[in-house]
Amino acid sequence: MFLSLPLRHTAYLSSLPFPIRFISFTAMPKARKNPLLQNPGAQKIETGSEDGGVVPTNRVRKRRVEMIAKEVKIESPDVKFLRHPEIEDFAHKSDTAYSQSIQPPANWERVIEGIRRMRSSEHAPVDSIDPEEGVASLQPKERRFSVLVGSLLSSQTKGHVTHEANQRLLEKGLLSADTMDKADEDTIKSLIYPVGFYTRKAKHLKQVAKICVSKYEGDIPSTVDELLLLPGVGPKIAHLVMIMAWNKVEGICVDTHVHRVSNRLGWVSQPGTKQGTRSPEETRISLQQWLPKEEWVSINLLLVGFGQTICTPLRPHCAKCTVSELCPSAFKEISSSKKKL
DNA sequence: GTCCGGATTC
DNA sequence: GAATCTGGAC
Repeated sequence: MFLSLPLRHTAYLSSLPFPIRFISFTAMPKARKNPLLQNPGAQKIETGSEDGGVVPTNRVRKRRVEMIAKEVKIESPDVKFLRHPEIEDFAHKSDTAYSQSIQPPANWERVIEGIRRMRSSEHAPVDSIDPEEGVASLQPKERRFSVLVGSLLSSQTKGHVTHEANQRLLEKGLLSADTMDKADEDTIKSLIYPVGFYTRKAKHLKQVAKICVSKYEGDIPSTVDELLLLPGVGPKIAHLVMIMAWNKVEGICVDTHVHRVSNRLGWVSQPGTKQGTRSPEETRISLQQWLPKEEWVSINLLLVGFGQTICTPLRPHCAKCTVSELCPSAFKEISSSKKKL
């Protein structure tokens, strides 16, 4: 018997006589293989939530799997942890760092308070979009589906463009898994134009709708792990949908703004080093290790708006920033040629 | 790493 | 002309 445990709070147990081979840490990028897909006979077992959403050590993971195995009467399970090569090193260092204790960065509360004040005085593009507009009349199932659709459309796309595309889908009655499943792909494509990557997204929307109809009775998946199995859904979208659609906080929604700003502030690092994180996923793990869970939802909008208006990718407006004295990166990016972080 | 992608900004 | 837009798949 072969057991494995993904990063988050779900363990999968094969009911088949042969071992399941899959990569654990389904919340990590690219590690998307899941026994529920590879082995239709696999059994899914909930193990409860992680402690504060931090990365548990392998020892903790192994104990959980063994406890589950005992409950379902499997003697001496062979517990292995297979990691995606890309995150092997990072995950190992994360485990080590977690077993020590992560100290929050100095003055982080003052920084958040300062950013909050800047955000209330200066309007950001993200503030002018009401994701609930027009969908309030929808049934819960359709409202959740529309959240998923809107999130899928949002990548590399301005907020208002995403919003308008979603409104067009709403007018055509396509914001339900059932109708989206039946809709013509070219129709969807023309309705969502000009959102970024519209050809791929139209294809993904059709595929997602079909999965929602066939496996979730027209609803959307309710766990991070299962959301990650949907085509076009990665970590950023999965965590956003968990918060917006299910009102559950299982992780921080880290997009390009949260990633960039967190690194400039020196809030995140590769475990055991002073180097910044290399991907939004690394940033998510690093942030979750010290940021109190009460802040996990609000930090996204806070840093997105801040990143759109002041802490911009190119030529950040450090002179207008009231927390520049607390920022290790303030005034350090040369406006001419080479970019630093 | 490259591709998807038109609109917008500098 | 280059970079970016609340990324993800290959």
